[in-house]
Amino acid sequence: MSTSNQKERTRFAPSPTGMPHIGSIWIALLQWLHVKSTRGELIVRIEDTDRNRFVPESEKAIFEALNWYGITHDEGPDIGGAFGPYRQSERLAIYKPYIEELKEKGTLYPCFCTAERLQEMREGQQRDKKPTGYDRYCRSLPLAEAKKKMNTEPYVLRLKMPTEGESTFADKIRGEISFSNALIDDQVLVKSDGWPTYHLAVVIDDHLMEITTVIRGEEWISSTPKHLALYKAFDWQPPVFAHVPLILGTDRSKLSKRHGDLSALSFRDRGFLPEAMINFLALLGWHPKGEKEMLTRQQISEEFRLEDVHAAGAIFNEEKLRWMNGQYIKALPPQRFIQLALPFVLQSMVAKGNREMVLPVSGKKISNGLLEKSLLAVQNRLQQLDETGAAITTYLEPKDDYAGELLIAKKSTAVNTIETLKMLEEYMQTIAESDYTEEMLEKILRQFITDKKLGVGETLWPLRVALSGEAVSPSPFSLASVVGKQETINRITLASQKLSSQHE
RNA sequence: GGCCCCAUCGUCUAAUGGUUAGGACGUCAGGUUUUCAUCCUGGAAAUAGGGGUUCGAUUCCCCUUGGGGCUACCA
Repeated sequence: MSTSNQKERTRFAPSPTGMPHIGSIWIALLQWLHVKSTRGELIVRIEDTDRNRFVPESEKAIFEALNWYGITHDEGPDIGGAFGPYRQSERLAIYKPYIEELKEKGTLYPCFCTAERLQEMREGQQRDKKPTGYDRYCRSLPLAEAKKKMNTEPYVLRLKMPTEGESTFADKIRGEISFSNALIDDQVLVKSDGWPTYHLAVVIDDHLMEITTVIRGEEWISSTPKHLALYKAFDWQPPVFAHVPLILGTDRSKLSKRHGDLSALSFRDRGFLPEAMINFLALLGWHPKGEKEMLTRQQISEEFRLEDVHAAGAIFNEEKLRWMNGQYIKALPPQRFIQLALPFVLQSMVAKGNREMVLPVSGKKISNGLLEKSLLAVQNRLQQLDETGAAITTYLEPKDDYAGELLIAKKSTAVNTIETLKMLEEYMQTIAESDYTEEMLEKILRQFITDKKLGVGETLWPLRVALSGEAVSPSPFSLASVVGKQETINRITLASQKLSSQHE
């Protein structure tokens, strides 16, 4: 298969029927990558011919999602272009003459069958285990009779599919695919309200917008012969088709509501980074040459080839995405991390009813310094940004309602622990304020332990519990460096008193 | 039911006639760490089954099985 260096035009054609889905974004990404690799153009076209399913806010959400994921386009309803309008609902006047052309060519025929008759027909076909599809009842109606009825009865316009031969096309991803024409339905192309269906609009638009490659989900494979019949009827050159697989849920079925919230924007709201999303999504159904998987969007687009995309559907596995997101969070420059994480912290506080940004127990206002230090301390512990709020609580306001016994390290005693805490309390006083960094504290305290011939665990465990109040927490060095000298000493004093009062 | 697509570790995938079938996530076991997380090392883990073609099949062909999609005046 030849890889052309010719500029490609492809389109992202979502229907505004709800919140954009991660599966749609995946396809948009493939389209974007393909266009980038050929220095071509990506067109966004809104496919809104079905007025019944139209959801007004969804178009806005589509662009919001594309923007967040950094999938840029060259033409669309938001930015215009030479081939507009880019909403099918605004193109009715454009479709009209083409519908007339097809009528004249005899490619269309009116059908007066009622919904009831069609339903009965289908049930009968199912019952007799015959192929389902329109039985072409109206196709053989005499022309005169049809014309007369068109004035008095509602009707649709159907495609007069050839009843013999094969429809074959070379799919860019799957190779040759062919269908027996006789089995293909006489698709409705114009609804009784005069609007074209998707099948007609898509062919006219792709032709008029000079689309060179149609990249779409594999659910469209079986309607491709209908589209091909239309290209032939118009005597137009069809585009190249590339049917990409569906992204699957954990049960291997098409992604849907029951697989959880997989709307494109929900990943933003849960604290995934767009760069991690793009990296992860690109690895679904495509693979770089080497073994390196952590790749920038730039690196991916340089290596990407449409024909290398898999034919098999991939399961969307969030575990790996979370891991990858964690890697990207870790790699963030500190100030950038703070900037990104802060909104999530505020959000989680507000969610808990804490609008004043104060510490819940003491009621003290959280200082910016403490907040920033805490954030940086947890940066490499996170897989999603929305975990930040929970992760920093130990730093912001350690628990003091813990049981004194928790301070006692394994194989140690209350008496020893009290003694250790007292030594620590005294020693921490001597450490300069400027040495209260994680690295320095670790160095200094380890030296202290060695010098005093103390046990590492017997010293660090009670220190850590004193600073966190919890059995599981970040290291004492991290904790002490964030809360600072005075608070560290206070916590040790409190711990020592707590244990002493219980063991007098 | 009919038509079409698909098939390598649990998951994402590499290897397109000759490899001890490789990597990543996850998992398990060690190590680092007082704990958790991180990090490091190691292990277990796959060519769905059956026929061909071939000196030789993960790789090419056929059948079976399994999974998926479509089967609307939705896209």
